[in-house]
Amino acid sequence: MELQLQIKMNEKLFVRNPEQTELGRKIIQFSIQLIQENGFESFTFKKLAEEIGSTEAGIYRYFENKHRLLIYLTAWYWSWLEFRVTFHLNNISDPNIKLKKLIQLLAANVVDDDSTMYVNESLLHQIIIAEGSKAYLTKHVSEDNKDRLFKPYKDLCSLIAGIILEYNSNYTHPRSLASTIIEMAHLQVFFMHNLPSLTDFGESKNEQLVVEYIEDLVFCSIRNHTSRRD
Amino acid sequence: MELQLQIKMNEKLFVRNPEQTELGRKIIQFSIQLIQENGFESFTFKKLAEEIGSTEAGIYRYFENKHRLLIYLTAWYWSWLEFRVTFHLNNISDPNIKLKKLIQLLAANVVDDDSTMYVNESLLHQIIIAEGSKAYLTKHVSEDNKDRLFKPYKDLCSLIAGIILEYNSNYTHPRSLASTIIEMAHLQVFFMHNLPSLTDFGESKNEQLVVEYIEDLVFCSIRNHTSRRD
DNA sequence: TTTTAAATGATAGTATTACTATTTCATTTA
DNA sequence: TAAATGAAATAGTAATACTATCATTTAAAA
Repeated sequence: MELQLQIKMNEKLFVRNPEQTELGRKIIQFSIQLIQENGFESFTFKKLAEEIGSTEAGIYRYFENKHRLLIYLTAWYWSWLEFRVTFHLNNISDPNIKLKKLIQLLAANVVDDDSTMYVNESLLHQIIIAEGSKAYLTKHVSEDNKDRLFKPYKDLCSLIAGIILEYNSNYTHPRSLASTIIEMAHLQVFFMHNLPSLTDFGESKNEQLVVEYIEDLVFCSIRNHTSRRD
Repeated sequence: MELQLQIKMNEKLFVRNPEQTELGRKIIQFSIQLIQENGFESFTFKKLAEEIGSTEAGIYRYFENKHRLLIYLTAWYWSWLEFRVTFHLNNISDPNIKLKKLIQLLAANVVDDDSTMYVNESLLHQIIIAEGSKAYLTKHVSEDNKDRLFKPYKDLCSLIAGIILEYNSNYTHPRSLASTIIEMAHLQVFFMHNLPSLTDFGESKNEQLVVEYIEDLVFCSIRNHTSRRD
């Protein structure tokens, strides 16, 4: 059985839907490659066009600018991850196991899963770690948010918050804890590789240690939690 | 008594020390204002020069490029914050109180403290929240790190990690928890104001709720912690 | 099969950004 | 008073971030 995963993307994320044409798919494929290799700052539509064998103007027919393309990629990633999480958590009732699987899915390295041929999920995961927060750290977050560009991120966050409440319905900050889990799963991996003294994982470069740290943080917090204030 | 706080900055952060000349201090003062107002992306040396009444080339004599200026500002902020933390925690022995004061200093709004006339600490704090992570989220983190540009951040992290161990010497991830506290103190505030559904603080826009969340997270975690794994 | 529309490619052009080189002017020091 | 040093202005260049036009290819509809 070979299934093709199609993620329905918000229309406002693009000028023309890149999934529907050969050039569009190439834009996604090669932008992931280029951003991962050289970073978002040095990434330009000119370089991308050269890589693809198209023109700058050609790329602009699909995306308003490179920042919109980054938002598209992050939105795609969060949608894909939510699907993955839902899939892996299917039929599991124990919220304890759910949360552990979830943290694993967030912090562990991603293997390109061939569910889409033009998206390399492993590279995309690395982009999210290093560039993901630049999607919302702008002066126009609020407008972008009104256009629902961050909906996939918020949906994933809600999903996680729900599981936290399943585990302990008295927990007072399910959504903040959910966004903390997501962000820390990425940031601690980034720190481990690039600014290791900000972590306790030294030079081990082992994502599994990040998983353990976050599990520890999360479970200590929600296990011992009652609604009282101390 | 009127004291002038002078922070000794790493020489590699600048081309010429901005603290020592009138133009240099204006660069710091007005870059903080401009970045806070319009965001780091739209900030250029040209605009800054116009604001100051100098020229683009004049700014380049102080800073290699705008990213270096951002690193300078963040380094200054972390140094200032470490001083502030050390000052406020002086003579307190109870690590419980220390941690609470610390979280308060990190997440609560900053009031411009007039310790330096050309740095508006309140605006700078807002810059750190929205732009701070862009200082290290680059392809050249590792080289910048070798030049010790992030030392002030790492020093603050160490300081916090030390207090965590004072509280509970069995805690296994003091440094990761320290960087988590720092980052979340900022990110949850950013989310609260711009993507509120990622938090539990809704439209309250009250930094004190972020303080409570982080306190809760931290103390639950280090209070109940023994070195065993579950 | 023809018609028509959509998508692409090629070319050119503009405004802004990021940065450099050169010269001028002022100040210090010998 | 001359030489050396440093600050600032001027004038550039190369790259970036776009936009516009038009010819051509490709795909869908009649």
